[in-house]
Parts: sequence; C-alpha cells; structure tokens
Amino acid sequence: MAESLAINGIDDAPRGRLLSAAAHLFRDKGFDRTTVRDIAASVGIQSGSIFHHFKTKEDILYAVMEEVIHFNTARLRDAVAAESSAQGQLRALIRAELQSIVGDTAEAMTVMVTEWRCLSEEKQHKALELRSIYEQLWLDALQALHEQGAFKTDPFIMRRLLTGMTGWAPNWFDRDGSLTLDNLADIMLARVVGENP
Amino acid sequence: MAESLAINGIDDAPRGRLLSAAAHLFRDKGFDRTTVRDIAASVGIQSGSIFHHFKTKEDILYAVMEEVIHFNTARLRDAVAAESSAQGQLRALIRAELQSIVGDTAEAMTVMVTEWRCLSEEKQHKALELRSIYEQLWLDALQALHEQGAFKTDPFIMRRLLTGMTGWAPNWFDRDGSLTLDNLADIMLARVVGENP
DNA sequence: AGCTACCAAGCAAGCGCTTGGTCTGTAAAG
DNA sequence: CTTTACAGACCAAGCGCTTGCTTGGTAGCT
Repeated sequence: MAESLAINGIDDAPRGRLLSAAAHLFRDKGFDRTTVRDIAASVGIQSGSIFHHFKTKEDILYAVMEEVIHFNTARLRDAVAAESSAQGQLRALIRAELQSIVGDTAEAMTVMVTEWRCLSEEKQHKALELRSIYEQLWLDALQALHEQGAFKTDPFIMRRLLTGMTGWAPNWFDRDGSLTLDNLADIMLARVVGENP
Repeated sequence: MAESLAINGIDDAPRGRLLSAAAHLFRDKGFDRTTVRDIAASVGIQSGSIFHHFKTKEDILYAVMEEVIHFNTARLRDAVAAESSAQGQLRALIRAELQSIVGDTAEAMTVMVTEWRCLSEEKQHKALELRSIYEQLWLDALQALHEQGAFKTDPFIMRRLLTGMTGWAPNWFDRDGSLTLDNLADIMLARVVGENP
C-alpha cells in the first residue's frame, strides 16, 4: 500500500502527516470547530499551505474516512479468513471492529461516525459505497449463524444492534482498565448467540 | 419560517417554541452548522431577538438538554413504577428510552448524544448530574435481574451496551416500517435475558 | 408605568480560501 | 561539470464573507 492509514502507520509524506493531525483534531473538537489554522499549526506550517495538498477542508475529512475504511475493510477480511466456523468469524469481526474503534485507528473511526454529516451528499454516497464491502462481511457471518439456528432475530437487525454496541464503546471503554478488549468482544458475542452455561 | 413540530415536554411559550426549533435544527445540521439566524428564521423573528430569551447560543443547547433530561427521567420513573417484575421493568425502560429516542423527543435526544461536546465542561458536568437519576433507574432494574440470575454479564457493562443499541436506533429505525417499536424493544430485551424458545 | 417581546442595524472576530512569490532539490541540456 | 529549467513545498499577506452577539429603540399588554 503506497499510502497506508493515517493513524496506524502513517507515511512520512506531508499529506500523511496532515491527515493524521486532522483526524486527531477532528476527534477532539469536531470537524466544524477545527480550523485549517489548527491543522496547519499542529504540523508546523502556515494555514494557506494546506491548500497545496487538499482542495478544500472537506476533502481532508473525506480523505481521512477513505483511508480508514480501506484499512479496516482489509482488517475485517483478514479476520474472517482466519476463522472457519461462523461463530469464530463473528467473534473475530467483533474483535476487529473494537480494535478499530477503540484501538489503533480510534481517532479516524470516531470521526467517521460523528462527523459523517459534515460531508456533502455526494461524498457521503461515495463513502457509503466503500463501506458496503465492510458491511457485507458482517452480514455473511450473521446470516450463516442465523441459518444454523444460533439466534432467531433478523440478521440485519442484529447487525444494527452490534453497530450500536461497538460504536458506543469509545465513550466508556477504558483501555487501561481490567476489562480487556477480548473480554468485551466475548460479552458482545454473547448478546448474539447467548451466554453459555 | 418553517413551522416545526413541538417536542413533547416543551411548552408553547416563545422560549419553548425557540427550544423546539433549535432542537430540530441541531439534529438536522449539528450545533455548529446551525446559526442563530437559522433558529430565529424558523420561528419567524430576527436573529438578535434570540438573545432576549437566551444569553448565548450554547445556553440554548444546554436548555434543550435540560428539558429533555427532566421529561424523560419522569417518563422512565413512570415506566418502572407501572411494572412489578424486574424483567417487566427492564422491558418498560427499553420501550421508554426507544420512545424518547426515535419518537416524540427524538430531536432533542439525538442532539444530546451527538452534540454533547459542544457544551462547556462546566455545563457538561451539570447535565451529567441531571442524568444520574435517569441512569440509576436502569442500574436498579439490571442489578435486580442480575441477582435473579437472568444474565451473567456485569450490569454496568450491560447498560453501556443497551445505551449503544438504543442510541444508534435513530440511524436506521423506520417508524413507518413493519418492525414496531415494541418489537424492537423485545429484541433488545432478548440481548439481555436471552431469546425464549 | 413597567414589563415582555421584538426589530433594525451593525460591529468585531474568525472563518475558508486565494494570491504572488520564495526557497530547495532534482535532473536534463550545454 | 557546470548551467538552466522546473516542480513541489511552503510563506506572508490578506480578501470576502459569515458568525455570535450588542445596541438603542418601539409596540402592545397589564
């Protein structure tokens, strides 16, 4: 990958440094409250120089999202490929998504969830298309489990519930606490297939 | 001047109409992208006149949250009081929260979740205190169920998961679809106490 | 008389973005 | 081995516009 993810393994190019700085600021203050002057200052250049790398401020946000979607789709694919059982795949998916969302790409992921509406409709559409592969991986695993009778609820709804659970995690999960990420993944898995005795 | 529907629990006085309109706009465009001119226009007054009712724009956001917390805490209390079993109480809580979040106070609730960080730290603290009674109602019901052995997961964590599930619902739940709010509440309840056979 | 609710006008600050120009490194042309 | 050409990265200055908010005043109700 010529241009790897901004937060996890940034390239040294100015554009990459700009992206991770932007992701960080967007997470902390939100897209609208982050000024191009903020971003510029945090990499040590003048505000105007930003527009040598990006046409608009919105383009920076979109670029952050694009990178994070690509990176995490690849991660999800790997997670699924490493497991054979449907239940194992689902656990791997949950772990991977949690890792993305409270771990090494947390800034960018949070930004994607919370600053979605700051994109133009056209760019929202483009990002949604990129996202569709990501979602299909989830639905395949859930569908398989459903057909095995592991749960009765509609798989589409189940995915929505899981999205909510993982998406909310950054608001409370403490990476330095006693609850590990794998613990949490198992707890979430139990919401789908039930608690084993 | 786009006439917007009043939010349940907010009166029809000028101040109340301003609050409903603001909540609506905050939900649609976010706090930062909503201008005081937008709010003023949607109730048909001049932008400057807003500051006869509120000291700052941020005060409007805080007032929206304050109202919605009070109203929904009362609703939750009623919901709990009407049920005798712990499981009945939990179902009532889920129903009530869903009703708040995708129903008659949807705008204000969504705003509370998504625009939280737009408040000053001091106001965040104050809002959090108001919110504590609300959360205690949940924890009491979950604790009781946990002690009955209805589930093994820590009640605090369970509440976080439920918060995520209900909080995400506005992003996908269709009030005019075939899935009713009570259906969804039962599906969420099953994430806690398991699917009955 | 005093209060609430509002208007009309506008200010100071901050915003995204543009402009014209200066470096520095690379590399082909002479 | 110079010389010339050129592109990428950046700066300094600032433009035009929008923003939250202020001010001084007015109409109507009690």
